[in-house]
Amino acid sequence: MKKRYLVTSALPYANGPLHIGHLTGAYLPADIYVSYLRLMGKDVVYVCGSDEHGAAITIRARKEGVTPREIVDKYHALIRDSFEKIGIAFDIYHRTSAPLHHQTSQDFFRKLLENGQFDEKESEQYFDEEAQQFLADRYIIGTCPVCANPDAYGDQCEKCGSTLSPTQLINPRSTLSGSAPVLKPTTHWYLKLNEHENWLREWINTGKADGVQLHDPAAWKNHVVGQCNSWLEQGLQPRAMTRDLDWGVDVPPELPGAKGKKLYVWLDAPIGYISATKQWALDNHTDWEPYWKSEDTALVHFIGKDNIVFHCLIFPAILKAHGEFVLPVNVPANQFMNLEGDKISTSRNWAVWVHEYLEELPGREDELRYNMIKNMPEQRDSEFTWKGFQETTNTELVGNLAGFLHRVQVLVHKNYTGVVPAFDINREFKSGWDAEKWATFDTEVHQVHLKLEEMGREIERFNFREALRILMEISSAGNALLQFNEPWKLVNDDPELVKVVLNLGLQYAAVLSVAMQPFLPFASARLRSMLNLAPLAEDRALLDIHNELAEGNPIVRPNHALNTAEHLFTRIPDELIEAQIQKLQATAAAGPAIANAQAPAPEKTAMPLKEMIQYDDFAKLDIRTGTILEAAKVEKADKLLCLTVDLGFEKRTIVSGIAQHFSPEAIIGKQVLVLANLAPRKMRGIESEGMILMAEDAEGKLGFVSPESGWPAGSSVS
RNA sequence: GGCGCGGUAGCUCAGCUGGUUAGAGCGUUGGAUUCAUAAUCCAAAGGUCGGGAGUUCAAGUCUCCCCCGCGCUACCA
Repeated sequence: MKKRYLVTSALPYANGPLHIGHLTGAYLPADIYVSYLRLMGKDVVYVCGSDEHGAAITIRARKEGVTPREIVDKYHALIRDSFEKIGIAFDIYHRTSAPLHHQTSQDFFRKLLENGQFDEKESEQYFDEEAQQFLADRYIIGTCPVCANPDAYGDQCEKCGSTLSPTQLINPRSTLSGSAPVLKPTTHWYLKLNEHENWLREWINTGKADGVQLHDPAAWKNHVVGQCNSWLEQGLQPRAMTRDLDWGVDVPPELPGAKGKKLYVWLDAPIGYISATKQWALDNHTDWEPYWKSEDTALVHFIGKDNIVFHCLIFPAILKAHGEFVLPVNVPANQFMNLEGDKISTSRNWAVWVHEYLEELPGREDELRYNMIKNMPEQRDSEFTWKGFQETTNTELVGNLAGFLHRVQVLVHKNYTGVVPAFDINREFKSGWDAEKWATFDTEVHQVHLKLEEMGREIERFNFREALRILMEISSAGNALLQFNEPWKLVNDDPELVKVVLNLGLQYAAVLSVAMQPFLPFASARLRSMLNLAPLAEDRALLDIHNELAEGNPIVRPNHALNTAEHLFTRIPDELIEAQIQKLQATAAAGPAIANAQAPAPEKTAMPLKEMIQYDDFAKLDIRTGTILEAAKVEKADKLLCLTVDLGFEKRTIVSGIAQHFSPEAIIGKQVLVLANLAPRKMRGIESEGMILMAEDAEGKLGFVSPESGWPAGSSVS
């Protein structure tokens, strides 16, 4: 057992609101884990903050005609507010635009440089000559080579999700000026990731680094280890840690060539965990360093699966390269949550936004949390449906949990004027855990204790769904206890039985008020108040209960007076659910403009005209008519067809990236236009001797450009 | 195309290093009960564990092939 814990949740990117996928992926599991540790009296710090740098934010700012600062301020506030209202209890929610973070990141960068971790390398990057600046990947838009979406970004196509590099884009254009960018050399600092490959491989697979056992690899999730190994297999490459950008953390200015360069967001974001911890320590007049640099600290990163490689390979490499920092003991990445059968998508506005949920279903924070936990994508992608949300809320939270708590309190109010009854410790009654068995107060308390321990073990293993299920077993046992012993029938005939049963029922309620806190913090507080118990202090409450239960002691003492009982949860009516489903369908149909009401509708982007050329430029092209004689799929390539084209005077082999648009059989005999004097180029081992000219529509569909049918092959085109 | 992770009851998911009649919650059906918000409790039905072959005394659990989903990655002149 480690002495202290530092827990992080992925920094949300401050250019949009939070949705349920974020919540269930990286924030709820961490929040449960942390709450539990606090209740067990552990030394734990839970940090997070907004990730406020990077090109996507500056682009958004340009689009909306505001400054990047205004964008991040807006979303930082919105996100922080959503977290707070849904009960995610960070020790600090920081932001990467804070001066402390800039300074921390720069110091980190200097240290890496000092340790010889960087290579300076020159590369060709797109440069906008009108705007006189290098273009970040995100600043370049072009046609996606995968799905032909005409508005793919230089790093990613949002339509098909492919990861791209700017040079892969067809017809790249700058979002700054609309002009076609040119390649120009620029210098960047590259982290020598390749030199870290070997120890990372050992560390991931055995948990050992430098011969020291740091964690148990069997405790890591399959998909996490699997994806890391998938990367390690392919070999790690040096990775640029700086960018030509104007919004971010400056490369330490004393370095030659630092001008105009910023740290790569993916470098500065995880360092945000460190600066957040520093700020927390300042605020609390304590030392941050033990939480990052001491062997007996357990560092745990909660993230979504899209972040695995960064948190399991690149950031650990950075931490180790620095030399003073601990490595994470686990990175319990979750998979993705789907919504009503489809992927959650910001651009298609297929999402449930947390801030909207909070407004539209006020007071139902825990209902959402419960469903998010119950359907948490721990081992595979999972599914959220509004119908399922309603069903589990009404049956499990309202029926089972709130039902039990209410009936036990009502019975105590009715029979003992709301005062916890004293009872005979030796009195036997029917066990709520097994209808066949007789029990005493002690044996039943022991059962609950076992359940609590079981629940804790599951939380420590990041099995939050299972932990939640065990929590609910306590409630079910409470219901069964009442059911089997029927106190409402026996108040007069067997008052001693009723006393012990209702007392025990109240003990269950008290235990639940603590044990449910990590999952259902709002309901926990409401229940504590109904039971007239003090609000839960920061720490130890669960540990104390463990100790009491281990001794067979009651949690609430006889003669303790309860407050008024109310329903802990209320049913969700059909109308509410139907309204949400309709809203989802409607906004999705309306497109992204609604989710971001302030954002202007995206202007229709006609492909901007390229730079003016002279006739001579055109005359260089030798375009001929041709006929496709043969066509076949290229082995081991999804998008390539290998064509034999008859140009009349000769036959050419041409490789063309149209396999996803046309089947080989369908295009044999097709008349086409061929760029015949293009320098040959090898693709997938086949020499391509020309290029087929294709037309492309707004949707990215491709079509052949053909002469009139029957036109002789080899004719020139001008 | 390569790599990784998944494919288990109507639905959502557990099943660790192979070992008795494959589990849970919800849903369904039948019964009990009425203190409790159309609540609760009990019971039952329901699965050839994606398909096929193999290893083994024994496979959901190991090996190989194939199919499907998700993710990463290559090919795009």
